[in-house]
Amino acid sequence: MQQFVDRLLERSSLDRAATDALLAVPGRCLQIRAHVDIVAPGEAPTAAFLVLDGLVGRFGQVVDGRRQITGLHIPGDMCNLPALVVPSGSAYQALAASTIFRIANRDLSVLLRDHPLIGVAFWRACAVEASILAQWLVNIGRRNAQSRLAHLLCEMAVRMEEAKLGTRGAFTLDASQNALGDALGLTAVHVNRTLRALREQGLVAIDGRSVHIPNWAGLATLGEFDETYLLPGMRANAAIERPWVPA
Amino acid sequence: MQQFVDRLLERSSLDRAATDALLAVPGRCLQIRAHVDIVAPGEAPTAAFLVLDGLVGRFGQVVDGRRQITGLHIPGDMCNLPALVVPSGSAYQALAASTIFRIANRDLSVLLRDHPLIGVAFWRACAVEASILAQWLVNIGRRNAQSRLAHLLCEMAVRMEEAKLGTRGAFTLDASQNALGDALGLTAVHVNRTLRALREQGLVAIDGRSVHIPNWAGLATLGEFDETYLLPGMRANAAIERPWVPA
DNA sequence: CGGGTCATTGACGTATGTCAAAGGCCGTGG
DNA sequence: CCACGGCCTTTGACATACGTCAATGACCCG
Repeated sequence: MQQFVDRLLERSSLDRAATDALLAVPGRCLQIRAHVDIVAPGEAPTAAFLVLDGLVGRFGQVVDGRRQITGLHIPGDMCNLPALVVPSGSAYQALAASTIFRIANRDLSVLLRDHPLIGVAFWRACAVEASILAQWLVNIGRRNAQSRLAHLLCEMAVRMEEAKLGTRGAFTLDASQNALGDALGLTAVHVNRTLRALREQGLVAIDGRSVHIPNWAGLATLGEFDETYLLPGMRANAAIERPWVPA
Repeated sequence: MQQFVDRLLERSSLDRAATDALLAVPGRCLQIRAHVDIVAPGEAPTAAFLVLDGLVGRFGQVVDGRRQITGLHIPGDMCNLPALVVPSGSAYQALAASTIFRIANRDLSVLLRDHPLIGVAFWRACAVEASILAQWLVNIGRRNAQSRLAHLLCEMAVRMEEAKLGTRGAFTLDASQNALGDALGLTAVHVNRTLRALREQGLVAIDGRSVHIPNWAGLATLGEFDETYLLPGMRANAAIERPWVPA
């Protein structure tokens, strides 16, 4: 839980009571194998969950069974937060063997009632998620396969780095090529070919699940990647940009 | 302003003081012509704005100048709300001649400070927007042109109906085929061909800017449209689903 | 040992993009 | 008031990025 709270504190100010309450929130640890749904499509959401280890994807599906991944969550990310304010939810699946910490919505609700600052922090977390979603939309809607892949790799690189799970030059991404295709609106075989093309240009080297980016500038240029939307190191800018904080 | 408050009340409970404060919030009316940016790409957001008339699009762009529309806002929609909690914002453009009511972020902030219920209502509005975004992502990522168009038309139909600006069988959508292409990740000419195909199947009839849907069931089936994600008539379900409300 | 997921590669098909041209409509300026 | 230019729609011929189908081998977990 500490990891998640630290992440929250990067972007929002919380008083001591709020962080203590968060750290003490009740919940259960669960081990989930790859490919099993954590929240099934259409299921009414009753809990949020924190990713402790592994990789989980938020997804939607179309009638013929194909899936579109609409979000990738790495350790330290809280999933299903929007379900606190909206009755309909998303489906989630573990893309690799993962362990999660499940927190019932009603337990989170009492936190929100007692600590208004937590509400703002959660709202902000949802806004960042939406910002990522919008980027994915322009990525899928308007870029070709190479740029799409490059953009996604850049995004995951800076998110992993910010989560202190690696550096942008070397990190591990626990997703199969099939999963990457589902995230990019591509086929697994086309992901494979595209990956090869990137490798042949010396932009990325993938060995198993570990990603190396020897030429960050090249990859970022190809993917037209501008990390601003991820709000990196927002705390540092706090004196300049002053988002709303309740009195 | 009344229209927006009514919309908010559909989904959230606000006390009398909060609605009065919202109705009295200061702002300026602006007339915007088609194709002019309301918020330019990269511009730091300093205000939210309510659409009073017309149609405005949220968008991102890629280097070669092509655009991807990431949100369509009809009269009664409040734009740029996430910018209240997050420093980076989106770009917005009027897709048709529009009139908007611009509200400075700092004026909105004092509302949030004085009325916690408004914060929850805004958070919820952002969550619905994100939910739409996720749907668009699966739409663009995994469906062909006909299904995409059908889905978008269905979505706008129920949103227009809910805003009391028409019925799902007949409403007016002030977007050019070019704009539709930008929203769907398609070319204007392919939108044209796809529209013709839908017309020949008797699913839609578009005359100028007015859309008729003679076969709703057929169009919804083709677009695999399930309106749950738009939270229609959520107030009616309030007794069953109980999203969080501060004490 | 055996079934499943995963990566890789080839041949081939197709949905969608690109380029080009024409006409209608509308706002704008002369 | 008229003429001009620009935006919008429509259509055709052609190009291509990506999907589909298929087969192989490696690896892992049970």
